[in-house]
Amino acid sequence: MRRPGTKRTTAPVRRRNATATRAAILTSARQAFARAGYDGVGVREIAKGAGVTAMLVNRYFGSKEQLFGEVVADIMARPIILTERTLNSPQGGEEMAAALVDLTSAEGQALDGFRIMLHSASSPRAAEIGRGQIEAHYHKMLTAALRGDHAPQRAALLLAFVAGFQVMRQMVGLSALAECPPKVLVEVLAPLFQQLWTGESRLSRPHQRRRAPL
Amino acid sequence: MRRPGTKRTTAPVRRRNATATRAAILTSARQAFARAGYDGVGVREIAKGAGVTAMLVNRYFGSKEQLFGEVVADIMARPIILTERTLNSPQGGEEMAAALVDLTSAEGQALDGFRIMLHSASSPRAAEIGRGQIEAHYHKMLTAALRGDHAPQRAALLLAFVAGFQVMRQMVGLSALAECPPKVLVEVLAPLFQQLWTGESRLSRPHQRRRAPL
DNA sequence: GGCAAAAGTCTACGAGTGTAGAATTATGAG
DNA sequence: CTCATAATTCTACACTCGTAGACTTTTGCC
Repeated sequence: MRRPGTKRTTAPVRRRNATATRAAILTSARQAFARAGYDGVGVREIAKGAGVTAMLVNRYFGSKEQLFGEVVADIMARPIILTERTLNSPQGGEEMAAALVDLTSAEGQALDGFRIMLHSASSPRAAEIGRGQIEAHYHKMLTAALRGDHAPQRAALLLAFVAGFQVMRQMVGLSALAECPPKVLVEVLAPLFQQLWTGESRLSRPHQRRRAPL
Repeated sequence: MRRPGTKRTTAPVRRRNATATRAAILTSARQAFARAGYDGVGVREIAKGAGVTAMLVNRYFGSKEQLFGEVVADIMARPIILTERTLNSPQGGEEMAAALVDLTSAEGQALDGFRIMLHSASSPRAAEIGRGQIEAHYHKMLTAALRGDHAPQRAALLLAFVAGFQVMRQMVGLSALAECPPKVLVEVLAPLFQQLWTGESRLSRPHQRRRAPL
């Protein structure tokens, strides 16, 4: 079925290559999980996307669950919104908001990490894997970067807002968010994120906030 | 197997009653969908929760999808967080925050509506049903209640934050949110919600915000 | 008490799932 | 060219899913 044609150029079909095949499966799995979640996609479909048969998936990754774990770990390993620069910036909140709006405007796979998580939250096992990764990467980094009271809670709320925004804009597709010019969204979101970032809330009535003795 | 015993007192097992059985199935389905999402639960499981067999579910509701539609419509018909009082209050944002924290602290079925939506977002069909209900009920009401610029966007963001908070606290189970005293969460959340509610952002640098003429 | 109709259950089917083990094919070294 | 071996596929199994049709049990009415 596959005729030789050109002999040494980059082959149109992948020649037998374990690492390349593994990578292809991983990519296909990431896209598939992002689209339909852990339960919504079958191993055969993932394999088809990588140009192999279903059994090879299990041969390389052991099981569907382990494959999912590798996909999540792989995608969360490289920070997207939380870059080194943002984490050390005093305006980190505003930068987060801008990046979030930007990344949810395009159709790229940039935020696949959260999307996979959200789409797979129905599977208890997948949710557990996701929580571990989120706490280990995003939440830990964010908490360390924040100053002031309740840093862990504020970090978690920042992540929650990222998730909620993505849910409503990309998954549910609320028209007020999906069909809104990015500029407006940033304008509204930035002060909120920045407020969580700095921990200052000069708005409502004064609380009895006891500052840490330090 | 069931001996008569007392003859006319309220029977321990439900006697044959179509409306009661229908209601029982609906309740069981709501709980099941909230726990595991549309794909995560089977008709047999829902039926078991109602004390009937799987076939009766389809007999009453036609199909699993129609059952899901009825559950979502039923649960979104009655407002939970967005009560009449909150919608007309100047401190609506703070009240929303308090109600949200309160409702995600208990294990009640109060916020099942959103939970079902979030857990079922992986099924395209279920997500579509959910979007329609959210836009028709929550978003419409909220937008009408808000004053100031970008009311639809702010309403959508309020909903997004509710969803994100619930995702991270109940589904992912981020420990910083799940194991945090409610008082602290309200303290941090209230100013944010209130800021979205009023549309004023006194924090960051002054924008060129043009107010509506009026 | 008898009986039609409602209420509910039993059995089964076809499709889809994840995955284990055997069989097959291409690859690279001698 | 030869051939061991890694890379890949084929076949099959046990399971769950949603649901259709036939069957059995209870209920209210005369």
